[in-house]
Amino acid sequence: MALEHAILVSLAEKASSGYELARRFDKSIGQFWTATHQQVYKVLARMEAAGWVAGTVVEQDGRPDKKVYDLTDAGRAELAAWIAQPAAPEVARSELAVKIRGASYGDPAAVAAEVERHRALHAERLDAYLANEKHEFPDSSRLRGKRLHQWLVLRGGIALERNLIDWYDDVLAALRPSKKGTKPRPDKAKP
Amino acid sequence: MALEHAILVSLAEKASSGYELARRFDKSIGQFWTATHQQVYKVLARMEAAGWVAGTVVEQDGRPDKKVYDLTDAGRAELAAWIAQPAAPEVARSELAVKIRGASYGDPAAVAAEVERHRALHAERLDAYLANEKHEFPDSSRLRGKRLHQWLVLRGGIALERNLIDWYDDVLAALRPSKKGTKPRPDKAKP
DNA sequence: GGTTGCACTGCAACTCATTGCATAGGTAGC
DNA sequence: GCTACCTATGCAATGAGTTGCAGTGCAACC
Repeated sequence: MALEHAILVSLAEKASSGYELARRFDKSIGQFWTATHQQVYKVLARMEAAGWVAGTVVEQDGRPDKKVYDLTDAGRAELAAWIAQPAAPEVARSELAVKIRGASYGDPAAVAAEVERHRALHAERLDAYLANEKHEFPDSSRLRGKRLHQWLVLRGGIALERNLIDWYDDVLAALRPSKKGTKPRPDKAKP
Repeated sequence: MALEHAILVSLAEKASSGYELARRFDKSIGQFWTATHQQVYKVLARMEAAGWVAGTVVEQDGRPDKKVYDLTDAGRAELAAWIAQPAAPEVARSELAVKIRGASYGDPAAVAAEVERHRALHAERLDAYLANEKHEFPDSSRLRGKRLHQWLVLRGGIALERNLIDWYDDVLAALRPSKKGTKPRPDKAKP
């Protein structure tokens, strides 16, 4: 019920083509909302029909034409109205968590390996977020308005990844057949 | 792609009716996978057709009959096979985060109020989890097998809620027009 | 000259999930 | 007797999202 609105936010920040939006959803906004390009195109068409956005075909040099969408006044009004409405509670969905819970009905070692794989994945994502923060928000204490809000969400993503990684470490420590005297978990030194 | 398998795990722990499963999904498993009763009934029917589960009608005293499902050997095999497969990466989806990011295009004060509401909601959920842990896993250091895995997932839920609450607090501190000298996280004394 | 890969748009078919409604018996309060 | 709520199951319609395919055009590599 909210891809429309995620797109509205993204377009409010910068007018873009469907393709650019889809790429953007792999990064910034994508932390807390994802979409494939097919989904984006479909929704954009619906939004244009509803008059929330207006598309203009832009010819490019050495590349296919693109259709750049921008917010209309109706779109801006819709966005403001949506923001004022109560938000749906978070819905966590973790296939891996279900597998951990059911590990005894399968191969616990395989589950552990899978946890490790996900840990690496999220460590990578965390690094990307941190690099992004350093690059985009070097002086975070002075942020205000739009930029502050963007940074806050990025901070949320960073916290989320860190939390996940810590949990994975706990799970691994518990799942691995630990010998006696083994430390529960080495230190997690991350600035 | 995995409600089937979440149900398999749940049934492996305890044979249940659709209704009981749906209720269970509000609690334990529901931390990382949710489903409405309609969804559960539909999927159960499909699973029975596939031979993964077998249902038996049980007459009850003073209550409607219920149909209790249990795993078949095929279901157990399917579950083990699924657990061995790589899990899809987590997909975070937070409407509230999108609203925070777009706060400047609407009413930031309304967004702050919404964040506060969600904070209370998650604080409540955290309390429920902690109570559940105390009650169900009083001696967590000795857990093994099934029980250990259940506990690990519960710990994940607890960590997730805590992390979320902390983030909400940060967001509130930043969103509220804080006067100089105000402590980062004051208690709520704002209309 | 052929392949690979990226930028760009989109349709079609499908699955997954939600919302709303229907039914039916039991318990409990007023 | 009426109302309201709980257990219990399910259908129908709709919406949200994924997967697979299809096509154009340009650039670079070998």
